[in-house]
Amino acid sequence: MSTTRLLILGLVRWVQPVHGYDVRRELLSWHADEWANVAPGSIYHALKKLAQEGLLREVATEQVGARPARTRYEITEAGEREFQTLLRRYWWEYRQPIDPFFAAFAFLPALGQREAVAALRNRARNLRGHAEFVRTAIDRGGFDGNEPPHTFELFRLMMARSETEAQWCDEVADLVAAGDLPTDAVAAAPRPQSSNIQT
Amino acid sequence: MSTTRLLILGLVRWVQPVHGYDVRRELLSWHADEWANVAPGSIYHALKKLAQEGLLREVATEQVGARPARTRYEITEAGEREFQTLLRRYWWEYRQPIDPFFAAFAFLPALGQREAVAALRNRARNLRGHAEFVRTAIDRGGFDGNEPPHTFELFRLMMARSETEAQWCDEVADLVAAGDLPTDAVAAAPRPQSSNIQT
DNA sequence: AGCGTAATACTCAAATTTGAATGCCAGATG
DNA sequence: CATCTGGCATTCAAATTTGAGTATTACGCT
Repeated sequence: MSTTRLLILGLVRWVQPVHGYDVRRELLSWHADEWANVAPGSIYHALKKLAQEGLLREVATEQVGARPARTRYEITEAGEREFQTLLRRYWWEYRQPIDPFFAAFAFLPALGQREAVAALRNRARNLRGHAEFVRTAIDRGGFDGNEPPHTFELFRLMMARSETEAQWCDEVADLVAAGDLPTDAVAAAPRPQSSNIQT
Repeated sequence: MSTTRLLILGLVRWVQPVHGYDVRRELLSWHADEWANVAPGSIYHALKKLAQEGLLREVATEQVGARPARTRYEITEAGEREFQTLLRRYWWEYRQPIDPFFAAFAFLPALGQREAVAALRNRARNLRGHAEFVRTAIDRGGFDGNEPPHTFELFRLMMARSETEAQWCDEVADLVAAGDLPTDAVAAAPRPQSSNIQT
């Protein structure tokens, strides 16, 4: 299930009463656009949906000049309960994130050996660059300094992941360079019958 | 953008002519349900959409008894070009995957210290368990043996990630246990003004 | 032969997500 | 003081995703 519900519910709870734009501002300041669905539409949709379900309450709608009116929300009793439930679900259940690179890698054989090696090395560079960027940002006390300390741990996790993955990329690049993995497939091979779907 | 397009296009290209159910079968055999959107509806939708865009072509519709007719698809010239484009995009562009746990962790302060530590340790266990499961499955030559070798590298990546993340969980659990990270927040603190949104 | 379970194959309404588009206001620039 | 840029605040149609639902056949078991 979607992460957006938890994010919006939790954020409203945290900074209430808030309106959509502020929610988005806050989420972007968390760099949440890199790891969650925070397109404007998603936020406004979630806000309305949650209100409609009685988990949020419209508190006020202000208007400045002729700009679109802002609707501020706050969390309700029911919302608080739902938040606790969702929070626990995501803390206790493990689900692998959806990673677009997996899909790409599955089609390694469709790529040329040269390009595969180059792309993997490039990816390793990107990943290390990303890690380095996060590291220096942390070290130099970037991030305006208002962030609660657990935010840094989140960044540390990103760094650790990036480094692990970078190393994997280099190892696989070596394998591909050595010709140990299939590349340059021209035509499709006949595939064996795959196994069944279990309900 | 969605990974499903690439996955379906590539799979049809690989095993054509195929029908939806087979595509799903194959994807599940790759355990793709763990890292991509492969609900039945997604697959049939993508198939129809791609056909409508002229990237796939309906090749035949067979019928066995009174069961729903199967429509087999194959890739077109245009589809092949699109596949190459998408493949390259995903190989060369780095995008962080969307991870539901990040959202959960962002609300660490809303959790009790006790529970946070327990959940983190539990997550570490889960992650190590997952890694171990994959490892033994590989070692014992699980996975029916028809998988191309690069599939194993994908599993190795999953393992490496799981281990990295498990270690992080333990470290953070220690920090939380030591009281170095905020937990048990009761009320919301007033937040400072966050920065602006750049277009 | 009859029964239950599982596999086959897809549909559809509902929910979610995207991101371009809209339009206003404030401050800087020339 | 006219214009341009960029921040504010949301809407909306279109695209995607979900997953339960439908209905048929194959297979093993008693």
